[in-house]
Amino acid sequence: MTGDHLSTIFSALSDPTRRAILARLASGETSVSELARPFSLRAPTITKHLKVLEHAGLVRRSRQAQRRPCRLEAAPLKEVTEWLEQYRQFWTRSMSRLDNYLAAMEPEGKKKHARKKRN
Amino acid sequence: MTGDHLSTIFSALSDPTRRAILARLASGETSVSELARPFSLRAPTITKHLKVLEHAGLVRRSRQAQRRPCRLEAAPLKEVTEWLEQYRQFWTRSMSRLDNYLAAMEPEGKKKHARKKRN
DNA sequence: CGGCTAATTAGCCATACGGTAAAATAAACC
DNA sequence: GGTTTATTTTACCGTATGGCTAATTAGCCG
Repeated sequence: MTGDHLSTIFSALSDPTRRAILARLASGETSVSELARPFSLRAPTITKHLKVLEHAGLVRRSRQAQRRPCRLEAAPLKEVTEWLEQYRQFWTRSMSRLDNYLAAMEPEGKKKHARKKRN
Repeated sequence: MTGDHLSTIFSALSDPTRRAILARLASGETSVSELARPFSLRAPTITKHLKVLEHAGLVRRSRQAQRRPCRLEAAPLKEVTEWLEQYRQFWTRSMSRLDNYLAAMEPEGKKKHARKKRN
């Protein structure tokens, strides 16, 4: 763990079980035991995964009776797409040598009096 | 390692050094030792990171003399954005309860101006 | 209270990861 | 051929991760 926020998010997303949990939560809140069922994993394992997701800000938990239902929190996913935007040009254009050159010219800049290439 | 492709990609992206390597490669090919310099990491460490990136399909390597320059390969990043698209509605809309309900109604569908949910 | 259900904590285990130093390869160059 | 430079391979180390079981806490209900 580097303390780096983006690393935490990517790391949380790097497990298929956790992505499946997110997919499940996309269709509504659920409890831990309901989440555990389809994965044939024990409850403590799911709890651990939820902690990872929660720590990454991808899940928020509430409380109702004994249950601690989880809700999807998508803000970190937005951060990820914003990070990815930086590289979009590398797959939308044809990856020519010229494209790479242009990419190098505009390293991080947002609009930066962009005469041509209005982004 | 789960064998899952997406997991491999996310895992590769979950390290800040590797993301920095990608950022560096976005401005052109480079050799291992040039990559190592700004990170104050030893060459073998960079080699390992490059292997991870290469295995995730994010980097391609060539050969010129003793150098093995690396080139950015962005296709996997496209896959990631496509996976993320599935969740875009969760941060673009206001996350109301109704939105969640609608999201549940339209699980995987593309545009399909919702006649009645023809699925 | 006592019991029941849901979830977490604690402890264990095997494996993976990020880093290192030292040795081995690869290719140029004198 | 021998030297130099670039990179990889080969151990090795400490820590993190994903899974488990068993024990513990939290909250309902009879």
